[in-house]
Amino acid sequence: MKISAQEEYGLRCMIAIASSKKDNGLSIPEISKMERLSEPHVAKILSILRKTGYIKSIRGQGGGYILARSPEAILISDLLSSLGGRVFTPEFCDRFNGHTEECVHKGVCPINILWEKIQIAIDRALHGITLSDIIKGLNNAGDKNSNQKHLFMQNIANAQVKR
Amino acid sequence: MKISAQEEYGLRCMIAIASSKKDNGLSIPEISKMERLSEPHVAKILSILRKTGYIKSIRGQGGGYILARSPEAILISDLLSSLGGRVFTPEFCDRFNGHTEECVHKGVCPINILWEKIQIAIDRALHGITLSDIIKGLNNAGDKNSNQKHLFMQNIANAQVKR
DNA sequence: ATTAAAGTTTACTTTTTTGTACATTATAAT
DNA sequence: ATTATAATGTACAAAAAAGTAAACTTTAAT
Repeated sequence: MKISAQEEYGLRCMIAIASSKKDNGLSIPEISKMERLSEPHVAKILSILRKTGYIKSIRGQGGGYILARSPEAILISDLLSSLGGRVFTPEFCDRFNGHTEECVHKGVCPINILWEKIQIAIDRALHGITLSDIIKGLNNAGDKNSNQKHLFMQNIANAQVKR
Repeated sequence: MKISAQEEYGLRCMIAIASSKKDNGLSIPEISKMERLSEPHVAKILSILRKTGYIKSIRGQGGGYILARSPEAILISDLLSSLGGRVFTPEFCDRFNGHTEECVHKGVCPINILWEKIQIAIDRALHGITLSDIIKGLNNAGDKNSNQKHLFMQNIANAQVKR
């Protein structure tokens, strides 16, 4: 199980846009420079994020991209699902069925149950974490240069228990 | 995040081999029929499993594949890592770094920390589960036809708390 | 009105993953 | 020894994911 490029870069772009202070948002050239990705590549990623409703575009000169909703209303788990799918879905059994219409393991399927177990664990780990939490965590952790990772983790954990 | 074909089919083949009662193991043609996969495809999957040390082959007529170790000694988490990699590894930052040598987010990287959080959750969910647990769970759940899934889950959970 | 800077769309290329084909090697049974 | 059945290795083909290129549309500034 790996993270796909789309999940990784999609999330980075969301964080960049959410962190921006500008009113008319971040442009493709700006994000391209910040993240060191080619402009067409950024354009492609942002088009996915726009079509899935996470960002809005402002066209014309001086335009760019802004969040479609407040960062508090954007769950990381939703965002990741949109960018890279889920480990387990009810339709899972239609995916890997070799050379037959219906999966051979219909009925009690130990593997299916394993994937569901993993999915539940992931959902629990991400439960309640919003884009806002990531941004805040980043800001707080940036203050001092010691224990940054631990601080960030704490911030996230604190945000989660409140929900 | 999705399960790769290699993880899915690799695990299925391991379960098939581990469940077999035969002394000289299961052959490629047999697994091919059981799982409805082409013989070359099964051959490829088994070659990976053999090279990573999970199964041993018995060549020549009447040959096949058997587990390289007892199913109690095969952790599902290890098996899955071998087949499909891990969500988070210490070398993660070398993977997605756009057009530069070193990732732009060196230092406090919120995404990195998220992936690690997910990895920890997955490891915890699979902790202690062995191939043997899956086989036993399957056998027990097969007894009655009601509540099969719940029974299977229970079996796995019981196996885990003992460790 | 024209221009420049931005997003949008479509098509393409490259790379990785997935799956196939077939010739080769090994061994048990005859 | 020969044959049948099985694994092994190498090369190839197809599909999916990742990334690039370029023509087109929109809008603010001049």
